[in-house]
Amino acid sequence: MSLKVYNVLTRTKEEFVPLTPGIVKMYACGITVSGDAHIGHAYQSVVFDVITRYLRYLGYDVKYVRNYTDVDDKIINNAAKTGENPIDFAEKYMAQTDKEMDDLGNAHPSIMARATQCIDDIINFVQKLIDSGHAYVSEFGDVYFRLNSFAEYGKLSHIQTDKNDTGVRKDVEPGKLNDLDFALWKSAKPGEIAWKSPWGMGRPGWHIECSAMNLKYLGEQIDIHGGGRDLVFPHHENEIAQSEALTGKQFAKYWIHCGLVKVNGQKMSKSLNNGILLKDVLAKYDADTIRFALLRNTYSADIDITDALLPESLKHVYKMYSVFAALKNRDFSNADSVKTDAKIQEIVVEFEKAMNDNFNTLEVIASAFGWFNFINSELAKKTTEYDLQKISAKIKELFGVLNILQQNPEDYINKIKTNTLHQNGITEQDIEKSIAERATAKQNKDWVTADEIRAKLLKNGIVLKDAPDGTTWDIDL
RNA sequence: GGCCAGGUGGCAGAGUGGUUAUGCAGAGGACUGCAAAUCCUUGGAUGCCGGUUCGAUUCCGACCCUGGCCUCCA
Repeated sequence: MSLKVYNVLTRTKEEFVPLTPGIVKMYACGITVSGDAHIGHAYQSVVFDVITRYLRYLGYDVKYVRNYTDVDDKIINNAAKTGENPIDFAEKYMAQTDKEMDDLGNAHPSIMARATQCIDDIINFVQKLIDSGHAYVSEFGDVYFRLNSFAEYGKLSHIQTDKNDTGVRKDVEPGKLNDLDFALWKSAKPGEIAWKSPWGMGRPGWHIECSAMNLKYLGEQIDIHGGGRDLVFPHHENEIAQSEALTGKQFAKYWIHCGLVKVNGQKMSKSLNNGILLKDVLAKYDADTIRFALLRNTYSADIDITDALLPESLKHVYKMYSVFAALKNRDFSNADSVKTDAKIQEIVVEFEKAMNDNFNTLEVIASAFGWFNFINSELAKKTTEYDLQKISAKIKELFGVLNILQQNPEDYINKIKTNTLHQNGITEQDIEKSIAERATAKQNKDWVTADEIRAKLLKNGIVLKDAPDGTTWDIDL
């Protein structure tokens, strides 16, 4: 059973074989910090976080590089609006985004690269492309990639340069020899942030930084290059052109792209301005819930963030933690270890089968519903032959790859309960008092009063559970 | 116009050349004073037309429809 990944370059699912046995070099395009991170950034970052974690689970030594684009037109424009220095502006959003990525439960990449920290590498890269005839300096001090110098252009996106409107027109970027050529280096307008280069003061074009950072941190060839699907053209196509023109070698072996985010069925984009900000989601939901929502989807498919998605996810996560918590008070010392181990083995096989199939986290979660159903059905019996504690420990371990369910169950449940009580404006004391009143009513077989009390609590989001040994309460999610 | 994805049960959404997706919702049952939770059981689907095949939702072709990219975007 081996890992298979869908390679966008070949449009097929291929067996994953890294360039160097045991080692994986992966690069995923990060964020242009021109403002708040949105849920699409969260989706992409979680997808590649989980890919990294699973590759490590399989025993690979993974070097994962992500980047921040911390200088570009939009950053300069947005900073100018508030009168901020673009460097400070970018710094502020990088710090904020770092924090949000932590809060989301993403592990830190091996290296967080930044465009402005690689200016020398970028200049070197561009100079080499000029020297080899793949790039040229315009009369205005801009440097462009000579697209027709790279015969394989379009092999990733299947774009046909003679049939598509590719590139920015010459009247928008004067000095270009061909509409298709794209900027490697942009000359600075007066007063604009700029670095010294052989072609005058300026700054890097968007695409070149990723090629330069890859070369700097990972080398000429990498195993996996990823990003959102919207980057396939032109960004990744241009990266291939730059990098392969420079080295003459295949740049990335596997190209992995995650789908895009839709909001209630509509495409989310900067131009439509219907973005859901990550900070707003984090203010309302915990990392487990958000990750569950994002990973209960095929990563390569678009994900629709409907109004129901996160509330539903919270419900599932809360229930799973509740099952874990319910095991604490049970004794499994008489369990059959052979049966228990067989069940654990079955679960591991299901997990790896799903993940090996192109990181199918959706199937992992579908399987997990079965695992929890199994635990519940055993719990419903008077006695069980399975050590459910041991089984749940394995489930928790496997969910570590998704970085979900890793908290102490009681802590998680209490946190959600506290938040919900606070939101609903009711205290634990109120609830206990109502339960006591209802107990009296129940003793007197005054069902009308008992039911009234229960209905009133339900209105406040509290559900009661009568058991032989008394009544308990829970939040009604 | 070019490139690419997809059309599945009430809704969302997978895999699969012949056998269960899964979740939510629904129905019946156990439990309960009645409920809730949980458990057990259960109904219901593969856009349209051809073809390949013993057999197709799954492969091939045509058609209809939806969405994305081709301009900054994860």
